[in-house]
Amino acid sequence: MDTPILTIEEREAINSGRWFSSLSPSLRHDILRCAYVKRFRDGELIAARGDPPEEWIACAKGAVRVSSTSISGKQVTLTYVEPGIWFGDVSIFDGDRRTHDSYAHGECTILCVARADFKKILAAHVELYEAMLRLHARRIRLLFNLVEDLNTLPLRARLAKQLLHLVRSYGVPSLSNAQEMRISLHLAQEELAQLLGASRQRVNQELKAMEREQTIRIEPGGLIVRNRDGLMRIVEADH
Amino acid sequence: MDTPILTIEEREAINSGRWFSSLSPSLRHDILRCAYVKRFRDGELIAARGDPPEEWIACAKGAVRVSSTSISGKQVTLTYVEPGIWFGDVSIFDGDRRTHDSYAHGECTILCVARADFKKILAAHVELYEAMLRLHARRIRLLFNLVEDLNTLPLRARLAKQLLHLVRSYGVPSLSNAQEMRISLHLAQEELAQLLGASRQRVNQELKAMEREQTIRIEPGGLIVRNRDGLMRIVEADH
DNA sequence: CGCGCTGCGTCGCCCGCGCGACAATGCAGG
DNA sequence: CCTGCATTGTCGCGCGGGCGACGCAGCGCG
Repeated sequence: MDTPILTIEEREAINSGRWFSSLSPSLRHDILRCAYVKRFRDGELIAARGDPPEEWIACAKGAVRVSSTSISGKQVTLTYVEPGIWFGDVSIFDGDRRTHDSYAHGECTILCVARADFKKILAAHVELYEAMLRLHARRIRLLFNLVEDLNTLPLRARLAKQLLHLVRSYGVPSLSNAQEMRISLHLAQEELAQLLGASRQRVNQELKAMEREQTIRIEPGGLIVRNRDGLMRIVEADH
Repeated sequence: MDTPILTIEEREAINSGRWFSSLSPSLRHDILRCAYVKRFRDGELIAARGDPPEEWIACAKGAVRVSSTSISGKQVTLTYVEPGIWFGDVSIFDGDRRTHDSYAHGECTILCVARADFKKILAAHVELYEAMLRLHARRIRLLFNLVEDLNTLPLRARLAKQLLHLVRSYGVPSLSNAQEMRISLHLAQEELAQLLGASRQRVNQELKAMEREQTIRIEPGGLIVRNRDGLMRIVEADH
């Protein structure tokens, strides 16, 4: 499972992450010097809720599904971590247990920094404190938005918003039409439903409605967004 | 509105905050040296969503309602900040606009540190970096829980959970019976509903049900929790 | 003292959404 | 090629919860 080397694309993904690339070269160097690679196959468990925190993690290839199972057994997905994004730091800082399960979604490569090494780097670079605080600030803002959306928006609007997020993170130009964007992260409708905290049937129904309205297309191998403005209008219109 | 001096109780509230009291004396001293006091009457706006971030704030007396108004005009309350708790730091760190409106709930005293002063203190005390990261970690955990609850729990269970929180933060022993706890923060049912993202009528209905089941008592001047275990059982039972 | 205002208690209606069920499609492996 | 097993597409039922409506306290104020 462990191999020491990143492929060119994986290295590229890490280096072009918006947050990571904002760090100074020497800091980036120190982080990468301590980091080691792990590879996972589709569906493998990367870390479980309740585990003691051992490492700080970045996704280098594929996607990491961050989710949890409620007492009732219902699976809820918080997010899919895209290449270039770091996570798992919350429990490093407060020393408490992991908050979520994380699973490899498809072939997946991650970069890890051991807790102790991370602390050492932190001690050597005040810059990293600032950067971690910015990272946390961003995450808190996203969570604030999520809470507000869950409290106010109907499923249709939340779905539209989620599709816009997915296009931003995973969008590639569609083969058939350059105006259109394909979401390269392939999510089964069941998985999309868990990401929205909704039922599969309901999500299917809304997707079909959007397809009829020419806003998206449902293709094997990925959703195609035909009309981003259409999605944005749904978000606004639905109050 | 500004007066330089805290009352004894206000000073006490600040110093006994769990987070603040974990800081070193010299750091606490430096923070308090830069801090100034503001007092507000019930309902006054302390800061608005979208404002540029000017200060870091602690509640010293009363409570601060942190809420936002969705596009549809619906008010949603994120939390009530109790004495001893600091907030407003997210926008200080990323330099972006405020995420929420905050209002004085009842007579309210707050302590403020100007953004620039805060940055200076930060530069002088690495300890504060660590402490802010712990603070953020805690907040992110709370938000994770909130998101999960919104996705999985019915109103009844969320209400029970919220009441348990309120008892922890604002509980005082009931006059009539030492076993019982009164929630000293007086919330109108409408306000409680906004805190839960639910309708006033629905909240009333569940409160009445809990009263019939001998779990709580509804009194003018505050809810009384008769049976904490009863509330906990509701949270679990409702899957 | 009566008036209005604000917050509580309750009904009834309707809609959004979860959920079971089942057909249809598609894809992998014997 | 035929046979599973997984995913998608659709119904229909039932319920949780939003929302308007209205009566009923308490309470400050003219």
